[in-house]
Amino acid sequence: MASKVSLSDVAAAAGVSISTASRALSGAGRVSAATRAHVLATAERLQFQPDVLARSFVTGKSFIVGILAENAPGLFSMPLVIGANDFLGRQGIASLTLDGHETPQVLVEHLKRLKARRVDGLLVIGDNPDLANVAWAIDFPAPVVYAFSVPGPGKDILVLPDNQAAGAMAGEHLVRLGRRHIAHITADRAFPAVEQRWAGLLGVLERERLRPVLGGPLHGDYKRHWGAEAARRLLDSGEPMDAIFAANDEIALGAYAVLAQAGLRIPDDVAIVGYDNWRGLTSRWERLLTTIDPCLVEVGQVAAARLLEAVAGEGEHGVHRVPCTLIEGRTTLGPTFGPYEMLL
Amino acid sequence: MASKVSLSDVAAAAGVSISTASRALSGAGRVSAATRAHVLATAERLQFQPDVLARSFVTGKSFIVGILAENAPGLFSMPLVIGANDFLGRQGIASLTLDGHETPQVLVEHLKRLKARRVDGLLVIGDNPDLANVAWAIDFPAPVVYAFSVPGPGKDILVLPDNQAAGAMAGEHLVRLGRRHIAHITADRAFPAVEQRWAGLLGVLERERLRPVLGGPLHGDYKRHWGAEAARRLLDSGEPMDAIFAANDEIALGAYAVLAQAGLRIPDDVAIVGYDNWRGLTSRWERLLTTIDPCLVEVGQVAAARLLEAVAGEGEHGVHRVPCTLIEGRTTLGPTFGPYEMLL
DNA sequence: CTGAAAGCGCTTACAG
DNA sequence: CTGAAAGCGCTTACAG
Repeated sequence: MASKVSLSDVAAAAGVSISTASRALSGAGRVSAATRAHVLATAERLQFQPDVLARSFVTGKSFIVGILAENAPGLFSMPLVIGANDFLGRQGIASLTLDGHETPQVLVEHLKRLKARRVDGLLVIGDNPDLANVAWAIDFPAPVVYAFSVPGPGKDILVLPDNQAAGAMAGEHLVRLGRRHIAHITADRAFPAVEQRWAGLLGVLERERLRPVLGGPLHGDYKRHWGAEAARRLLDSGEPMDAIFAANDEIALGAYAVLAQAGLRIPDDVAIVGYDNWRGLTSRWERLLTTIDPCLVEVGQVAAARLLEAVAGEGEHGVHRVPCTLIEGRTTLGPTFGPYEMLL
Repeated sequence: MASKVSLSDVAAAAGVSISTASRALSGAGRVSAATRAHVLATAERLQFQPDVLARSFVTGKSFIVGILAENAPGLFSMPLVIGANDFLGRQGIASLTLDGHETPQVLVEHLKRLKARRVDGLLVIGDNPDLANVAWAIDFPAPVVYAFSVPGPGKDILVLPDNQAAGAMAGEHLVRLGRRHIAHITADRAFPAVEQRWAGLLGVLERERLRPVLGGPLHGDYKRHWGAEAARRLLDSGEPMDAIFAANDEIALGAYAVLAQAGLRIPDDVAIVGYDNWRGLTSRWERLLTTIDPCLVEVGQVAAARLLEAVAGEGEHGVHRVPCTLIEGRTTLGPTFGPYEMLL
C-alpha cells in the first residue's frame, strides 16, 4: 500500500507532538527553526509520504481538476487535452476528463458529476477557436479556465494560440524572402481567428508599404476546394502575385494544386505558407509545406498552468496568447517539386 | 461547496442511525427492505451526494488511476490516452497522466508519485506496438494494464488492435474485388504487428489458393521511401500484380506515387490498401486511400475498461484484441484519379 | 513555540 | 436487522 509511515510515526521518532510535526512539514504555523529541521530530517529518514487521501479529506482539496472537452477526440482538442494533462501530471494533479460534445442536458450532468467529485478547478477545452464554448458562463463552485474558444462575457481566463502573431510571422517570412505581392486566402471574416491572422499579416504589409493582392483577404471556408477556387480567382485576376498566406493547410494544399497545375513553380513563382501543421502530425520527415504550428500541446499546458494559478488564488483574468512556431518547408524555401514528390 | 447534505442529515431525516443509513446507501450489509427504501427515498429527497473525499479516506480507494504514457503527444498515443480518459471519466474515475518518454530514473520517480497518490490502478500506454514497454514487469501495488505494446512476461493484461484481423480484412476486401495477385509491402519481420498483419492476409490467400506476389511479404520499414522502392521492385519483377496491401499508409502512398508515375491506373490496374487511417485524422471528406483504421480511441477505452475490471478484482489476464475498421477509398473502389486530385 | 484535543464524513466490526 | 462507537491520518483553532 502507500507508505506505512504516518505522521504520528514521524512525530514519535522526532520526539514532538503530531501537531508540531504537521506544522513543521506543512511550513505554515510557528515552529522553531531547530524543531522544523529536526522534523524534516526525521521525515526524510523515515521516508515519510503524507497520505494524500487524508489530507484531501481534511482540507477539502481533491487535487483533481475537471477537464470538460467539447470534442475530446478532435484533432485540435487532442493535443490540448494531452498538454493540459501533461502539465497537471507533473504537478501531481489528477484530472477527470469529460466529453461535452453533447446536449446541454449532458453538460449539466457533467458539471454535477464534477462538483460531486469536488474538483479544485475546471478547464473547458473548445474544439474551435471561432466558436463560443457551450460551457461559457457556467456557474461552478471552483475556478474555471477556458482554452481554444472565443472570449466570453465576464472577466474569465482564456488561453489561445496567438493568431495575430501567426499572421505577422507568415508575413515576415514572406517579406524576408523578397515577396512583394502577397495574397491572403482565408475563411469567414466573422471568425475571430480569421480576423486576427489577417491583422497580423496586414501589420507587416503596412509597415512594408505593400498592398495585398486584390486589396484584401479572400474569404471563404477552411476547405481544400475553397483554396483551389480562390487560387483560380487570383490567377484569373491577372494581378501580380508572388506569395500566398493561407489561413490553414487545407486551403494551402488546394491553392498549391491549382497553381502547380497551371504551370507555376512553387516557390519560384509563388511561395505558399499554411497554418496548422497538420502534416507535421503524421510525419516528421516531410517538410514540403511551409506552415505555422499553433503549438496546441503548449496551449494546453499553459491553460493548465493558469488554472492551477487560479486555484491557488493567483490567477490573472483576461486572455493569454501562446506563441506559434514557423515550420519552414519547400513551398517557401524550395527547391521546387512536382506533384508526386508531394506524395513521396 | 459540495453538497451541504451529509450522511448524518439523511440518517436524522430518515429516523435511523448513521450506520444504518450508510449500509442502506452502500447496499452492503443487512438492512430490511423497508428501511433501505425509506433511507434511499430520504437521500433522494435531500439530494444527498456522498462526499467522495471522505469515502476515499476511509476506504483507501482514491478513485484515481494512473496513466503512464511512453510518449503522450505521439500520434498513436494521443487517441489511446484520450480514449482511456473518456471511459474513465464516464465512470467518474479521474486519472493522473504521466509521460514516461524518458530515462528509467524518471520512470521510477513517476511510479513513486503514483504510489504516493494512491492510485487504484495503472494503465501503461506504449507508443509502438512492436516495442516492449519500458515499464514492463514493474512492481506496482495496484492492478496494471498495458496497451499498445508487445506482450510482456508473466500473466499481465494487454490490449491491442487486432492486427491479424486487419490483415484478413484487407485480404477479404481485395479478394472480393476480384484481385488475384496481391503483394504485401511491410516493415521488419521482427515486429509482432508485421507478423500478425501478414498472418491475417496469408490466411485469406491460402483459403483462396492464391500465391502472394514474389511469394511473400517485402520487408523494409514503415516509411514512404520504402513503399516507393518496394513498388519499383514489384514492377521490375515482371510478375503479375493487381493489388497491394501496405502495412501502413506511408508505404501505401510511396507505392501509389511510383505506380501512378509508371503509368498504372489506380485502382484499375492495381488496387492499394493501407493501414493507420492517418489522413482520416486530418480530413473527413477525403476518401482517397482505402485503409484500415486501428480504432485507437476504442483501444484506449477497452484498456481503461479492463483496468477498472481488474481494480474490481474481475480482470481477465491475457491479451485482448480490439477490432479494426476498413475505410473504403478510391485506391480500391475507384474512380481512378491523378496526382493533383490526391491533393485536392 | 508547543501540545492536547476536536473534528473532517464516512465505513465497519462489534454488541445488542 | 439496528445502533453506538471506534477509527481512517491529517489539519487547525485553542490553550498553555
